[in-house]
Amino acid sequence: MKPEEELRFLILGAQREGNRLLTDLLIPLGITSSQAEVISCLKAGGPMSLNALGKLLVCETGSPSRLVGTMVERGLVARRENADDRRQVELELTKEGLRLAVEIRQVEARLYGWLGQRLTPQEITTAVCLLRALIVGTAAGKAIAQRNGQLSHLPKE
Amino acid sequence: MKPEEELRFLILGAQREGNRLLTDLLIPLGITSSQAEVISCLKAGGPMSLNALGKLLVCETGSPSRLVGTMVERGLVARRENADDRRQVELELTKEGLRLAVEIRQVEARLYGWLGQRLTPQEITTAVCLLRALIVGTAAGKAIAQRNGQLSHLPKE
DNA sequence: TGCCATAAGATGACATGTCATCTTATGGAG
DNA sequence: CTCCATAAGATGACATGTCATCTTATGGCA
Repeated sequence: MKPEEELRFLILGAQREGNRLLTDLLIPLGITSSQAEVISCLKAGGPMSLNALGKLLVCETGSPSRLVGTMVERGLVARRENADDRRQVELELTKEGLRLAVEIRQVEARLYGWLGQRLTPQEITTAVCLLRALIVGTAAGKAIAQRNGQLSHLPKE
Repeated sequence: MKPEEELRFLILGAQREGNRLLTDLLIPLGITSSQAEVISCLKAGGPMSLNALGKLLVCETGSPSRLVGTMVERGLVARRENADDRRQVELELTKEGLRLAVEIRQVEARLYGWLGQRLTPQEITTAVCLLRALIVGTAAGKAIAQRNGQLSHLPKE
């Protein structure tokens, strides 16, 4: 198998295995991994429009209408009209959503522990550099870069 | 952002971006990336049961019944009873499936070219080693290992 | 002021990953 | 030989990624 081919499948496999693990860890919370990502984004970035959320999610292309829709149904997110621009909706975590945000942090810590058992800190750094080079300039790359900088100079859109 | 967290999102992002690219490249062929993977597996490993195919696909957990089902509907794969064990179905590429297998090879070459533009051969090797360490022992890891060895000592199940 | 290109979302359609459940076939224990 | 645990698939249910399309709201331009 060509190295490029193996890398392609390893990336697919790593994503799948990681997601399965995360899914399992989230079962007690009753949410999916995608829902957890939405909650984390809203927790970190505060209320924002669906459009802005979509740019933070590594999933997107197309707005996450339906994903957010099921979360509104379940009382995790509140959807409210933006008075300044009635095309937009403002999304905000409910109390239940905020509560889950705390538990999600703990689940993520366990996921990172799993990662840390398999790779040394040095190896993780190396892998980060390589994968950054791989997706630099793409939508996913921008989403991650934006989330990286988010702590310092809060959401821009 | 913690390095582990960034790595997690980079893996997700790399998978998504790569899949989007592959999806685009496959549009002229009228198939999805999952369908292309099935065709590649059947081309490389010859006729096999649904169960065996599932172990080669990096996607699995649960047999790819439905995925293969749509491919049978479209005349890409033939499904036929196994006389020795009537629980099993034997899957085989149709002529159309075989024709597509050739085109898929070319599409994959373009995908690997994309990869090669972003990472040097040395970097690809490094990334392969790191990701291998990450998923060793998992179902996905085994699927990839089996596909790697497939060329030398053909399918075992 | 009125019209239109464009943006933000919602929604329907399709394929698939994942899980639970159901059917049928096998193969071994008794 | 009979019964049952187990294996292989099929299928229904649910959530989501992705695309196309539709509605509504904005904002700029004639």
